[in-house]
This record gives sequence, C-alpha cells and structure tokens, in this order.
Amino acid sequence: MHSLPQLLGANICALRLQKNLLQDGLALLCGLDRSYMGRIERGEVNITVETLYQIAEALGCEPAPVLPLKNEVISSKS
Amino acid sequence: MHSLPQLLGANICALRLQKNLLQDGLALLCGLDRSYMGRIERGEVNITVETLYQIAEALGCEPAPVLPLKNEVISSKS
DNA sequence: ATGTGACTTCCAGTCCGTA
DNA sequence: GTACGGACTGGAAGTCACA
Repeated sequence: MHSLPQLLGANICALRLQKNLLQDGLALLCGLDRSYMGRIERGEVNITVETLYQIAEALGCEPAPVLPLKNEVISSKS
Repeated sequence: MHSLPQLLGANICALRLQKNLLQDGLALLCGLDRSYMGRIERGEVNITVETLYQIAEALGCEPAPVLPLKNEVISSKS
C-alpha cells in the first residue's frame, strides 16, 4: 500500500519503459518539463486530471489504465 | 465534444443523481465544500487526482467510470 | 539521463454571501 | 437545493541551475 501519487507515478514509469521512452521524451510528448515529469514518477506531486490526460495521450492509452484501483491506495482518511 | 472538466462534471452529476444524493450530501461525503462541488459539476474547475478519488469513493465506484474517454474530450492542443 | 532545491505564477479548494 | 459572486490560502504548474 502506497500513496496515490506514488502508485500513479509507478504506473506511468512502467508504461513509459514499455514504450522505451526516457523521462525527457515523455515529458516532451506531454508538453511538460523534464524535471516535473521526474517528480510525477516519484510520486512527489498531486497532478490534476488535465495533466493525467496529457500523460495518457502521450502514452497512447486511456487514462483509466494509468490509475491505481481504490483498494491499492493508502486511504488519507483515518 | 466538451472540455474535460465539463464532461467530468456531467458524469459526477449523473452518478450523484443515481444515488439520490444532493450536491450538499455528496460534498459532505467527499469532505469538500458544497459550493466547490457545484463548480466541479458545472465544469468550472480542473480537479486533482486526489479529489477524483475522494469523489469516486463517495460515489461508491472506481475512478475510471467517472472519467470520460479521450476521444470525447476537446483536445486542448491545436 | 535523472534527482533536487529554489523560485514564481496561478488555480485548487474554502468561506462568506446573494438570488 | 442550486447557481453564482468575491476574497482568501495552500499547493499545483512550470522553469532553471547544479549535482
């Protein structure tokens, strides 16, 4: 069980590697900064849905497969 | 074809009505402000993935069915 | 090729109202 | 019950320099 941004970042990283892309390359496709893409993959930031769609578009898939299931996510509520 | 926030808001609204919830009630379940929930449904704001998960949780479904498909969304790129 | 700190701008999200 | 407005705070977006 990890935080939502961490799981999301791990999924993005895995999908990126499947496409043999570098963080640089993916960031370019998304229209995002290289260093910001790194932070996303490390789960350091909580992205918006628009950013999610940009990434899904660049990865050539729907946003859904990028998202972890609810029960994989550490609940932020007590 | 509408903007992403508009489609997302319409989906949330439809799912909320299926559950016979008011904006008030859904906002409470999500831990969000009532007026902000209204803005979400009207597509006036671009929410984060964490908020998306809060809403999916409150609606009793996964985040995926709340999200529109890429090809339903007006591309923000030219 | 990626991690990180420092930074600015802008919007996610709250709280107060009115109709 | 819901739409809509103004004013506000924290944090997402976005960039750069350096390790």
